[in-house]
Amino acid sequence: MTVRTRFAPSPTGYMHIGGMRTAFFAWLFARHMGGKFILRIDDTDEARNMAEALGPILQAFRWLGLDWDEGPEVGGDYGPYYQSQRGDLYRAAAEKLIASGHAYQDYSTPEEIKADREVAEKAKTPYLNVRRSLDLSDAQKAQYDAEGRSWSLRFLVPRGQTLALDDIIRGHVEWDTSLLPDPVIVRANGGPLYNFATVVDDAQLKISHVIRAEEHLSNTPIQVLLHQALGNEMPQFAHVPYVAAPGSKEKLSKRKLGEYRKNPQFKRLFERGDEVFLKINLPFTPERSPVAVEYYEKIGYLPAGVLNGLGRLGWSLDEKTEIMSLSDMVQNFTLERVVKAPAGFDPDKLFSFQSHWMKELPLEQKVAGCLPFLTAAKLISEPVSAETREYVSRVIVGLGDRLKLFADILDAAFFFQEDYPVDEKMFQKRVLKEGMPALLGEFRQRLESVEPFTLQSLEAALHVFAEEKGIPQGDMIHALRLSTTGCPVGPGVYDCLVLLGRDKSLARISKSLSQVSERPA
RNA sequence: GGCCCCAUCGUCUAACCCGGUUAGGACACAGGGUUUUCAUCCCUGCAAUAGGGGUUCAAAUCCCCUUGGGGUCACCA
Repeated sequence: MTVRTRFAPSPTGYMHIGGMRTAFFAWLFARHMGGKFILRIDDTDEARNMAEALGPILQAFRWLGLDWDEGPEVGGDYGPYYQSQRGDLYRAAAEKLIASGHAYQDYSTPEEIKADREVAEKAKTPYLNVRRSLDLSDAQKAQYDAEGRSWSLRFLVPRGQTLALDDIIRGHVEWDTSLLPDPVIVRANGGPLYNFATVVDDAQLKISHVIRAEEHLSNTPIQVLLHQALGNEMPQFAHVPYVAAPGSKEKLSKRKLGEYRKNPQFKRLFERGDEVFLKINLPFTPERSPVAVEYYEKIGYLPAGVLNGLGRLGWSLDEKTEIMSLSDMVQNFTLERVVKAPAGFDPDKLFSFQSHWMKELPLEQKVAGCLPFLTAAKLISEPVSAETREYVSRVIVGLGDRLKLFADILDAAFFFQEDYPVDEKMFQKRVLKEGMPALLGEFRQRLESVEPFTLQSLEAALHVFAEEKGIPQGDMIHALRLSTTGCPVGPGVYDCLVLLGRDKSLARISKSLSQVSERPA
């Protein structure tokens, strides 16, 4: 049997991180089994602008490097891959169900249905359809049609059966079909409903494994019954638990962003995004929040980091493996090892995966990843010259493991412009302290003649100077750092000086010292 | 409320299916070392089987109940 899995997003304008995790599992399973992964667009609500609504979803897949074998843009043998274009298939299936007596036209009015529900509620019995339309004669139907009374198509659920399902993740699950109301499968306006369309599509697309979020588990008995009525080959089902908000068991939701900002685990992530978006002049929107995949791309996460984080959310390889590349996961992924319980999304752990993969990234790719942030923040100009690129590369080397996200390059603005932020408090403490301005001035003079202007000779010069003056080297180092970068943390101070070059270093020290008279310590 | 699902450190998880471990790893947190900053790196520590009943020589593991959490009950997907 050829494995064929699918992900069927509705075009909503953004890709939910939890949905991405589900899609990722379906993708991993297909790749692990050497099968196909299909993208089908569930766009039965056709009102919106498709390009705008679908764009971010496809972009999320592209960014993460999750390719699809059939679907939008790539086509395939079972298309079209948009539900809105598959009307004929649904009509044919509906006719088949009517002909075989598995579906019936229901002329009940909304008022009648509402009343039925109230009766069931009062009697404390489960609501089931009254099925009064079942007894209608052809003549009566004709009369209703003549009156212009509308009908919807309902699937006739066979009552009194125990329906069992062996879900690959959840195990054996059973339902009593006597408790299932007859679902509407085709609306009065002719449009198919999800439970019906998805069954028709999964069969026609020859989906072998339906891997989807667990909120669909309770839809599954209806879908199994529909498959049976249609005479389809039954796919295997695997219901993946949902992704919960950090530290909770509640489904992660775009509608709860306000709440998440206060969540201690989520807070840092939101704040980092706010800083970055401000610098690169990108507005924050719910579609670009930590609930959406796009957020991670926009603040400089690596696909490898996000994928590793998603992969370990509700799945594990063994008792110790945490770091996994995409190919490691493809090689080892099985649905049997997917955890049944919902998993809380953990931004800290995601960040630690990110740190790891950023460390592994070759320099050239770090440069390529940082450049767009520097240009967006107008720290360098476009087009990027070869020298600028070379300089950025040297800065990144200097930053070393401090660069965790591509956007972290923006914290090193002092390498790129003279108008950089200064930590005033630390500046006061380390530069404007007793005696330091004089020492700094004196050391500045030595800097003029240090040859060559390299890490080793600078270090040696400072060492000698501190020795002569009988002061701790640390004092000088701190003062030098603050007076040349404005920042108390960052790459080694000698690295900073070398990167800045002699002229800029001297100029910045002078500028810092000129403030001494304005603001006496 | 009916139906269905789920339950191990603060978090992600391993061990559960097929009973026997000082209940393991990672993140986070705390302390220490390296780096005269920060980050990295190394070491140490903290910390869990929801509760109650069975079955058994032996239960995180099998069974039942309770509690808690969640999903779903649309002419949404």
